[in-house]
Amino acid sequence: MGRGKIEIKRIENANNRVVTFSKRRNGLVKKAKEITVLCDAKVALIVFASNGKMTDYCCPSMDLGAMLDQYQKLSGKKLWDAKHENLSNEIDMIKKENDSLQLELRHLKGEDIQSLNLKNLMGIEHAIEHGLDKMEFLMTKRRNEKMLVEENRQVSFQLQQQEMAIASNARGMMMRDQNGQFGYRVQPIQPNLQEKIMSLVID
Amino acid sequence: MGRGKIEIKRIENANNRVVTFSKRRNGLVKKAKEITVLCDAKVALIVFASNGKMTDYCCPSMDLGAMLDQYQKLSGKKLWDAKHENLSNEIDMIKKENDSLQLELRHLKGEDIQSLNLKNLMGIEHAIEHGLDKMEFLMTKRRNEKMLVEENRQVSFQLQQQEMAIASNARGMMMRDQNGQFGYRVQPIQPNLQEKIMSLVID
DNA sequence: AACTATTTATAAGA
DNA sequence: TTCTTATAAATAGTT
Repeated sequence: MGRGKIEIKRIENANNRVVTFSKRRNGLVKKAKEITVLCDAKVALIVFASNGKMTDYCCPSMDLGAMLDQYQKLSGKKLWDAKHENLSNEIDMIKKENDSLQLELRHLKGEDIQSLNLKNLMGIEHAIEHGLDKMEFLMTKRRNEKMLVEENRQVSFQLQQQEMAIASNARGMMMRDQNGQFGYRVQPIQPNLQEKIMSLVID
Repeated sequence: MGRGKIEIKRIENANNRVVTFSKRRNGLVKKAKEITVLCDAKVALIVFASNGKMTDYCCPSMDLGAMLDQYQKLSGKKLWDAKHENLSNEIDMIKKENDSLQLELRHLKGEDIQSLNLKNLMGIEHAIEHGLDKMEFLMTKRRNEKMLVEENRQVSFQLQQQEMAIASNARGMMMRDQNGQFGYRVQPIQPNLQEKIMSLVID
């Protein structure tokens, strides 16, 4: 229907193809609407252009979901049962993984270990001991860090006290050594603690 | 397009309506096929007559399921009902549980523990130590059971030896005590082992 | 995006 | 339903 008759085969000229698509798609949707109104029909139409753009029409009297339910009932074809099955399978797989994690967890907690052989038991025992080591290492490290903070606080306090003492008792008579430092020195409470912590920080 | 122009509104004459439906439905499907071929388009079409009969067309290059997947992606509308969503939700939940199990597992193995506070660390440490106790208890028990079997074997062997000795050295002169038992007694190698094991068996 | 010559779809009739 | 046919509608090629 046009200036010339055309064969129904792919339009090779890309521009013509796009233009024709646009015209015919509009025609198709118009026809779908018309038959809906004229004949009490229910129509669902989905069109994808070759560039991926989508157009759809669904009669106002029924939504697409309901149309597709009906389609499945009447055609016997399954549209999403397969998907449901896939999801169910995925659930089964994850549940299995879950179970094995739970079992491993129970084993590490010393539960359900009756059925394990010596090799497994020793493997788990090794994992547990390794974990214990790491935990105690971390806790020691934290304790030491805390002590360092506390010591710094005390040292700062002492320093402040001494400076105040100097300021009040020897006003105008401050003594400095050759390096320009105050002559008083503060003794750390645990002299080697910082070195110990430094070695712990290398984790 | 016909002998006379018509208004686009419901055809009141039932017979005309049915006839028109049939003609226009054929036309619609034909147009759908044509645009598919001419323009590389993907088309899905479902038509229900008012009497319930269904006609459908789907382009050969994509099945209806795939079309609808694409439709959902592009439109954002969900076609699959609650069932599907429930399954998805279940998957999410199990995955979350899975993650937390994995984390707990790593914690028990002393991994990813930097972020834990002292209370958590001590809780985990307690769980680990408890597990370790149980494992060592079990392994001790097994060792002792093995020893018991070994001792039984040895005792049986000694018994057999002694019986042979009696049979050959004192043939015809077997002595029995008042209870009808042989006068010889066998000493267990570790007299208290069985009691120790009995207490272990109460798990 | 409009125009228009032609083809195609189809309404009414048989 | 199907065929026929006059006419309306869609659209291919063009501007």
